Amino acid sequence: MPRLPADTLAARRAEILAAARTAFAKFGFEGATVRELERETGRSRGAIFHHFPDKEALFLALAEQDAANTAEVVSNGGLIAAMRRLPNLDPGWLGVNLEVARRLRTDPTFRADWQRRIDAITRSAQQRLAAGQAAGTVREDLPVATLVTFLRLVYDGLAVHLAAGAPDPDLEAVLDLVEQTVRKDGQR
Amino acid sequence: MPRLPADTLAARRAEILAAARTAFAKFGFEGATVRELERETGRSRGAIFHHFPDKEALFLALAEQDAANTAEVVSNGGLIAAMRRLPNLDPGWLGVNLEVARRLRTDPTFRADWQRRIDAITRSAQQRLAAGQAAGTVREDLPVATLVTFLRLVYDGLAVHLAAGAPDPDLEAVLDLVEQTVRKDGQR
Amino acid sequence: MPRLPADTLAARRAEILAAARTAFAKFGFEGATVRELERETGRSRGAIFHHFPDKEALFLALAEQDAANTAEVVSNGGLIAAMRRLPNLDPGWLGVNLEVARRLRTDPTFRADWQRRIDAITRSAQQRLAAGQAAGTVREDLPVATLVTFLRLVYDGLAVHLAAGAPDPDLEAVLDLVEQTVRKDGQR
Amino acid sequence: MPRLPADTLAARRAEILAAARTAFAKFGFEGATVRELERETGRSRGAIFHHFPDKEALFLALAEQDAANTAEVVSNGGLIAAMRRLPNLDPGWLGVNLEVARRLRTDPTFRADWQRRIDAITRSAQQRLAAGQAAGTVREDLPVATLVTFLRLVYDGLAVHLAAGAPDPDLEAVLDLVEQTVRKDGQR
DNA sequence: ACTGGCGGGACGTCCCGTTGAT
DNA sequence: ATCAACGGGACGTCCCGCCAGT
Repeated sequence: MPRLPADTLAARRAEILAAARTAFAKFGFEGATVRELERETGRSRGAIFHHFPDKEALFLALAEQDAANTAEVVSNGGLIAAMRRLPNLDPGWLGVNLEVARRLRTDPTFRADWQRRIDAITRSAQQRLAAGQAAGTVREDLPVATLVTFLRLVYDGLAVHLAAGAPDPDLEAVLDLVEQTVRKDGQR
Repeated sequence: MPRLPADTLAARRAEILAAARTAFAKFGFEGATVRELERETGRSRGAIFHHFPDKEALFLALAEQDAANTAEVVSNGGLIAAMRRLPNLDPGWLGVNLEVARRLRTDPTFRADWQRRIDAITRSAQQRLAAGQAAGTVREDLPVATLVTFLRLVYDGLAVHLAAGAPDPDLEAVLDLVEQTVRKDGQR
Repeated sequence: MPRLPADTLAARRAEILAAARTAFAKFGFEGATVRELERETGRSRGAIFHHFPDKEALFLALAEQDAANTAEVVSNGGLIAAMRRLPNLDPGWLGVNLEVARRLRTDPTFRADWQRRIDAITRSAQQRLAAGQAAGTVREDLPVATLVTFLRLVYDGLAVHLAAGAPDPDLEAVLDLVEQTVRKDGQR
Repeated sequence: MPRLPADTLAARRAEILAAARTAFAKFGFEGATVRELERETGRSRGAIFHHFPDKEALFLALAEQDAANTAEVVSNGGLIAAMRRLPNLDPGWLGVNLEVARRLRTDPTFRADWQRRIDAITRSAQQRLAAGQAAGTVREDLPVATLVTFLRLVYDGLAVHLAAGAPDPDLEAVLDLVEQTVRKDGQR
């Protein structure tokens, strides 16, 4: 095939990404064999690796999509909003998230790159909380850094729970508890 | 063949397990090749597979050790005590536990087996909290189930954070915050 | 499509051939990937395969160029003149000719085709030597066939040496020796 | 299978080497696919790469065998004796020889390693010729270095010819000519 | 005339687990 | 109980050539 219009190409790329997400979520990075990627994308090795230099690049592209999404939600609605969104997400998204965490451990290059994204999200959350303190909605007896760390802990824990497939009936109540914990007027 | 006394045999098994833990922590499940396990254990392929049917069994045996340890700590000191213990553990191994999470999603057999361990820990935590409520140290405006879910979320989130290698200076403050959140007289 | 004038087309073909020669010389036949040929020719996959059915054809076309050149040199100046020319050629390409030797062993079709070219060179050399005998400059105690075989052996040996990159300071002296060996009045 | 006696292992290794020689001779280094090596050796990938770290090592082991053989023949009987031996050799031997020459070009590491062997053979040939000069059987009007270069050229040329499968009826006569060329009393 | 997306098939490597031999 | 020789499969990569499209 010849030079295709840019949007067609982008669509093709997106298709492959979506299918790869499913595969990575189901089997993990190592477990998602190229053969499996072929099956899931419906395209050949040649096609896949025409669009991405290798499996790693495919994975990183997915991780970046996720990070960007999360960053936007956090920036718009804060970390708790991001938590409330988690259960409604494509379970594949969570699985890939899990894979990211796993790879952070063993791949220092990836870790360095990833840290920038985490930092961006953290900063964004801090700004929101500081603004909340100024507006009198967020408790002021603790530094925002501590509150953000707390929220990130809960966020990641929730992501793991959902990724592991645990259906949590208490979820709403727990998120309410978390929210109260950071509010100024959190009642008991 | 020189059937060894049962305790020697158990010791051998334990040696292999310990070495395997190191290897898994360093390289992850898939990254810890059998060759690496040989190097780390100082024993040959045959010896390893004599004591464990396959790599997976080795991994699960380790995961079970962990689950048992955690269960004991939770039973003695509660989930928050378990959290305070986490930073002292090998972060590499904490990361490996993420492999468990993925397996939970995709392997129903494993999930059923593992759920029993989680349930045990959950139940134990619930009992402690209920006792706390009776003793007037734990808030009573929320069901213990909600509190336990909350604590488990934080626990898992903390494990992920530590596994990812993020050194968190706020950690103590955050754990204090978590503790206050479940206490009856949590001050602001 | 804009069918180009025949000479433009031939020039394009020649360009590709020249670039391919460079690539083959640098990396050998198998080492010169089509991607590398693209890079070196500055043309796309499609363009290359538009002019040549496959990589093999490209290679053989180059080999035939060489054979023709050599045939002409031999015809004009004899095998020893051809030897004296060898050091000025691209050693890389000389090495690639070793690929021809292997192909000769294992591909009977190719061998039959190639033999014609060798025969032409051999015949031409024989004629020159016979003429030399008639003129009294070439020794007559041995049949020309033997002398030609001798010279071809040295020629090929020299090609291998140069291809292997051995810079031989003795070269001139050796070629003088070879020349004396076939001359009538070869002095000691 | 367990630890085998050393000689059994050596025999196994030798079997693999012999079969690999055939494959390399027929298809060249790159052309001798691992699948082909499996077929020819009658052993599995696992077995082959248990004895040799990779294809390269297998090839180098063969090349070293050849170099050692040649070195011994040259050391005992000189380069011309080595030439006379060439036509009687396993054609595979020659094919591998050809592959060595091809790889000298593109692999500098291999080249450096190989040069030592060539030097050893060259030195050995020089000593023989010097001794011949002292004994009055080798011509003294040319330095031994030149004579050795000459002989090596012919040797390599002959190897290529035979490897290419050219049946040379003149061979004996040519070798006689070569021998006369280096003898003191070479008659015309 | 030329492009490049793509198929699909090996490639060499390596890995896990079996098994016969100590 | 332990060892290592081995089978055999699958891995990610990459390569060549086709052909639909410009």
